[in-house]
Amino acid sequence: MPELPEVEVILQEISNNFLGETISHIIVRCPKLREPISEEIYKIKNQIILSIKRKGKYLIIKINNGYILIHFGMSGNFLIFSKKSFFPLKKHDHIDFIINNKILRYNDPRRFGLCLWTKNLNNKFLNNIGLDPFDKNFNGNYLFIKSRKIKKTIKTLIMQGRLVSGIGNIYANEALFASRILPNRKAMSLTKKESIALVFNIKNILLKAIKKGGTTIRDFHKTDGTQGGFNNELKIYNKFKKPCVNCGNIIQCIKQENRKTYLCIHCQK
DNA sequence: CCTAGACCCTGTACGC
DNA sequence: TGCGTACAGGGTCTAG
Repeated sequence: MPELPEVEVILQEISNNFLGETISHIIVRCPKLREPISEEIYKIKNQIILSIKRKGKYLIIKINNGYILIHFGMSGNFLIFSKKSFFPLKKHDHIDFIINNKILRYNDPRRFGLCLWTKNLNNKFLNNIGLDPFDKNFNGNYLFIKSRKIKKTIKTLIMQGRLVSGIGNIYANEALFASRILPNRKAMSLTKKESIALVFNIKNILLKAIKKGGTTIRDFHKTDGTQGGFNNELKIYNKFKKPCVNCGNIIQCIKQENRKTYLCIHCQK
């Protein structure tokens, strides 16, 4: 569920609720995430939340003695609720952070997420990831220069390359469609003009999605909670066999890196 | 080095 | 109703 925009919304919600507060306790019910949660996590007890930032889809929570690093994987989710309210445990409620009079609860069915304490940000998770898409240094010129010798496809590059972090399958599809670039083009084949357009559309689409609001935290009042605010804005993702919004031709679907890629061979070149 | 593919895990949707 | 299969918003590791 959490795309970069939802992680951004989660960041804002956590900031509003917990900035400056002390983490009094943490309960780990299931430590088996992408990396097993180690005993080190208990170092966050009695620490104050000083700042919260995001890099790609990673959440970086600064506390007195280091950082808490959070990633939501495919299915991770945070809920915030008052300690006084009755909130029964659900399946896959792996972690509770008890902060002041509230509980921040981490739920993750597929357990591809991540939660760890780290002394500094010099670790294998953050060291090799690219610029955040909103970083000023992520511009058309940067993408053009950096992609000159890259033989993999442009979609693969923006999704998992080391150049830029946090662009998921949905937004990779959407940004390439908006830029009229075929996702299976070799990265090195992009012109400078196309690179500029692609970077513009990545930033633009992510920004729009953030404004629409992720639903991960806010939805905990609702019962369904599956519809993301941006779902209605999607132009090509999940539109297999449907007419292209620009030209009416049928959207095709291929597989790249085991992920679905949607394309309009008429609009995208 | 680079790239494609397998893999981690559970829930859901769909065909038979 | 029940069972088997494919697939899902991510990232990492490894084989070639």
